[in-house]
Amino acid sequence: MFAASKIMPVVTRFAPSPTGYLHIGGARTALFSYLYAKRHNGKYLLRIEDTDLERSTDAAVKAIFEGLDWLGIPSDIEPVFQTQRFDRYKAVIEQMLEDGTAYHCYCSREELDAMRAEQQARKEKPRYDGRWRPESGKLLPERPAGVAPVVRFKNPLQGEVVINDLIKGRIVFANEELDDLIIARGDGTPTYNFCVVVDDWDMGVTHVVRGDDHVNNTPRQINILKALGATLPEYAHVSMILGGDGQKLSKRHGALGVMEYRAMGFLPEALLNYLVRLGWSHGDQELFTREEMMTKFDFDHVSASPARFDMEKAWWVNHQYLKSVDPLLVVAEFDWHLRRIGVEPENGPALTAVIEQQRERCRSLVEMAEKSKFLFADLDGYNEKDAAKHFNADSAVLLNELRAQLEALPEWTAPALHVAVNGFAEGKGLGLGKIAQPIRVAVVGMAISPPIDQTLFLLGRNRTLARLAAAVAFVGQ
RNA sequence: GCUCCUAUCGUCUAGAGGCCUAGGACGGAGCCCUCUCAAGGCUUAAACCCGGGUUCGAAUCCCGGUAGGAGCGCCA
Repeated sequence: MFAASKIMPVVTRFAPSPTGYLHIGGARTALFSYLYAKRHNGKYLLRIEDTDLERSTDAAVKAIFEGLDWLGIPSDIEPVFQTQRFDRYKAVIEQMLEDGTAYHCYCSREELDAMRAEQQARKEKPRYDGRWRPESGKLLPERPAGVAPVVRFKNPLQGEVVINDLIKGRIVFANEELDDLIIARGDGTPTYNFCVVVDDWDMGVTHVVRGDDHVNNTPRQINILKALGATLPEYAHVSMILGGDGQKLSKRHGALGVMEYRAMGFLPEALLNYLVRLGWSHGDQELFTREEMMTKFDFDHVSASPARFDMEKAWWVNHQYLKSVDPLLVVAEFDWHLRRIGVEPENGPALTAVIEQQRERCRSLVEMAEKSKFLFADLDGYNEKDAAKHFNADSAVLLNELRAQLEALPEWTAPALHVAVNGFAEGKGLGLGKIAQPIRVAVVGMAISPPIDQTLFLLGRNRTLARLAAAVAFVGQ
């Protein structure tokens, strides 16, 4: 068995149900599955678990694809949809009925509810009591007329199921704890635990990576797999991600779709890096390229306990990426954010140049877009505090004088501007700050920007001169 | 209630019985640098849930508490 799992190529899958967007926990599960497969030269597959016709939506399917696509976690095959495999499930169920590993149960929902209520009143774990389970010599109840029966799996009564979880270690369940779960509804449609088993089997999945809320389903699934005569996969149950406050994430409480992290200004690679380190570690290393993740990721170093999502650290990781990645790789996202705040990227300097100047001082692309807006569009006015501090009669004179000098500058380059502005300050016997800050407010609208020579260079001659003039006029009023 | 899981600085974590005077990172505090904001450099505070064992020796192994969490659907 060990030998078999060693030679068999690794196949993992991510199997979300399309009832909402791709959330952060799902993204991490997908990432772990993907990385593990890549690490072992295996395949990573995507499967959409849409058997709940009531809750599944096309919009959610699209949102999941979009999220995975933005993050860059591609499936090695066309995604599988469970709703397209109903014939297969039906055939397996028929076979099980024939083999006697499954049986019809005619209990009504009311009957089941009453059973559960009684058990809970007796402080027992609620479970199906097996009244329709055929046993040799047992007399089954009379079939009620007009009831479409469900199909239940005949779970073993004795013994135990042992899981050697790659993350949590050995977990043992007694079969006595497990009841006969429904594998097909009254209308004949299959249920989740059954579909998962058949799909993983058919798709040749060797490693099941999923949230640890599925741990309790695993022994039932293993029993079905055994009844089917299938090879058992390995399991890796990943703990959940909590909100920054330690509370469970939910739609009402801080759960965000992956695309919202894009809107907040994350780079996909950075989000991936933060996510991979949330639970997994490789010594003291914090930053990993995609290639490093793919060669180093393993389940031995995945923590079994839940982790909080720390926005501050996520921003730090994002900043590290912004600072170090080739600006060319940031352009597309930056462009997207600029347009999002109504800025036309064509109306200004090359985005790579802007990125190079701004990335040191921006943790997010939203911040970068906002701080760079002045390079592409007219000023909305001056920041009041900054204007009050740096605009006065003296600085207006200086700005006016400087404007004339810059107008005469033969070459509009950063080094030339550096010499011009520094020389101007020196000539006046002033520290650079005395002149740089008023310039900033005049051309940026506030007292924050990249180094003044770079700022003016990026802004260009025309805009710089016009804004200096406008500032002088503004102070004159 | 029953079953299962988890437990190292505020947070993410290193740690596979002696290398631990418990390391790194984020965040915090302080200092330096500085045309702003940053970035960078240096310094600093901060943790093994509790109690029993096992052992010459336990953050690490075992047991028991405690606390958190998950599951117990004709949902996935």
